Amino acid sequence: MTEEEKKYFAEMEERIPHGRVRTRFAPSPTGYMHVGNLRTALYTYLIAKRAGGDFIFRLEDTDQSRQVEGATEVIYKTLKECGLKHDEGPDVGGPVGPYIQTERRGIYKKYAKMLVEKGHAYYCFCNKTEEEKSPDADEAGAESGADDLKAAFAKEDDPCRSLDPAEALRRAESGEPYVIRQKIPHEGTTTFHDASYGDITVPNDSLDDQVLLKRDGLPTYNFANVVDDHLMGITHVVRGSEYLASAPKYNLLYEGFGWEIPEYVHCSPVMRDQQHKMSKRHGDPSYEDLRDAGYLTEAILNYVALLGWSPRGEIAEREFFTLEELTEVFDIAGISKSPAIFDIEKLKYFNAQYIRNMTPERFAEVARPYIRQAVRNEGCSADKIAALLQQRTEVLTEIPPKLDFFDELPEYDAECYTNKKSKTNSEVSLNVLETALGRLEALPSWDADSLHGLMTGMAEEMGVKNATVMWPIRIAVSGRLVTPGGVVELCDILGREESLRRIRAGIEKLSAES
RNA sequence: GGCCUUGUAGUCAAGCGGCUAAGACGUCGCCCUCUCACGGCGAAGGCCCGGGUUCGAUUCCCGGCAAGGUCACCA
Repeated sequence: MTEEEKKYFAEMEERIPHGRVRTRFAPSPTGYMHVGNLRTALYTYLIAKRAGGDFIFRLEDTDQSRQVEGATEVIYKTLKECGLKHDEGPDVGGPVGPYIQTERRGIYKKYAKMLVEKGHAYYCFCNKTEEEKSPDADEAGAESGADDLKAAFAKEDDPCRSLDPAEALRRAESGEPYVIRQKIPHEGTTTFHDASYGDITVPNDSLDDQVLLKRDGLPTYNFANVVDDHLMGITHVVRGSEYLASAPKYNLLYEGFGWEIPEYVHCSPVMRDQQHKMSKRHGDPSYEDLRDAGYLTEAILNYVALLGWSPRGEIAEREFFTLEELTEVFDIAGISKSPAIFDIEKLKYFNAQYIRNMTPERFAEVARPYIRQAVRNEGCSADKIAALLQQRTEVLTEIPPKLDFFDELPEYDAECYTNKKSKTNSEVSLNVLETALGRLEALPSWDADSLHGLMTGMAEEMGVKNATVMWPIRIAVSGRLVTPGGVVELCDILGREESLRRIRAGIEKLSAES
């Protein structure tokens, strides 16, 4: 190692913050923030914030072939909307930047070489790109398949592993293409610790000499992770359980470098069903999809938090938490080891709860665009409609279909006037509508209270239950069996003129009937 | 196939050697009620299987079984 290199490494070490919890969310820019990603980001954020630490954003873009246009924007937008504010990252800077891996290219190469010098990695000149593709099990037959598989995974020693180091170095420096591989011991076992899975031990001979530095000079995911996490002072590595299998190799890397091993926190996957993870491929919703489908950010976050984590102790039964509250109660011990199936029905429940707990003003605000999608007539008060809707809405997008009778009276069947529970039929309904029409025309003030008084008074006079009066009028005024809100509200919103017009139409329909 | 992990009702889940095995969603029933919804009350439904250890196992151990992950110059 040259003096210059020593100085470089020392400087890198000096930048590392110590003495505080630091976590990082490190997505690759594939342009899709699925629910599992969001949950990982949330937990990562919470672990840092619970401890008063730093939440760092790092972009893992070392795969030049998988860049997706606009992908990082989607991620930034999601994090921002959810309130998962990062303390350091490509956009806000920080003490251990750059925070984009392709901008750290030179760093990895230096560290990879350091590892070679330390004897934990080696240059490999094999041209294996083609043969080394992962074997496809699906093309193998049932019988011979097992043998093929066995052969495909058979472990052979890489000839370059035993090359003379000086010779290998000379070849590499002469410009011959190479990759750098990790030198895994053949003997023994490696144990690593995970905060939720505990200690996991694997035999070293089940580990392969993975590539650390690719032919193009960029690091592989696994290597970049270790180097960056160390150089950025990450104390808790939170990630999906699909990386569990590579954790032993990480430990060997940390040990090879002589670095302190961070706390691992692996999270089980969010599933679509018993055997499939949520995925873009299968059309499972991303955070944005859910938003567009009418779910509130707070509800999504709350639900997702509980998918794989649950509060313990006195708050074990509690299930409603704001982000703020989560940062106070979140603990790693509550993270579940088994996969959780995403249940849209339960999300719906959370969404409904959040909607009901909004102030009427706030709900009117978020509901207005959806209301106006269906109700163009400005004469119908969006606020009044919102008031009817708040207790009847689980998801925002279900609002417009409920309102389709406001602008125009739909076609409906005279059968609708017959309802057993309300004790109505065509005859009774016609009588009610005719009586009501006259009285409503004479009603001095057209408001909910007056309307209610008029109708209940009518029922009393006629010696029938309220429903007998209200059912027919509601049908006449809406043309629908099911409406959000009762007649009184509907008439109030529709206004005198329109309500009376519709009642007259109802009378006409029933008269034609008999 | 090797290695690793997981396994409490349809779903999310408490539980951490002794309980009638919490709670929530969903489902069903009843009440409230001008329809629907909200709200209230109630019901059905579970420890993957087989051995151990123990006075006693959902809980500890072993073995099955099932599911998932991983074995890329992708992340």
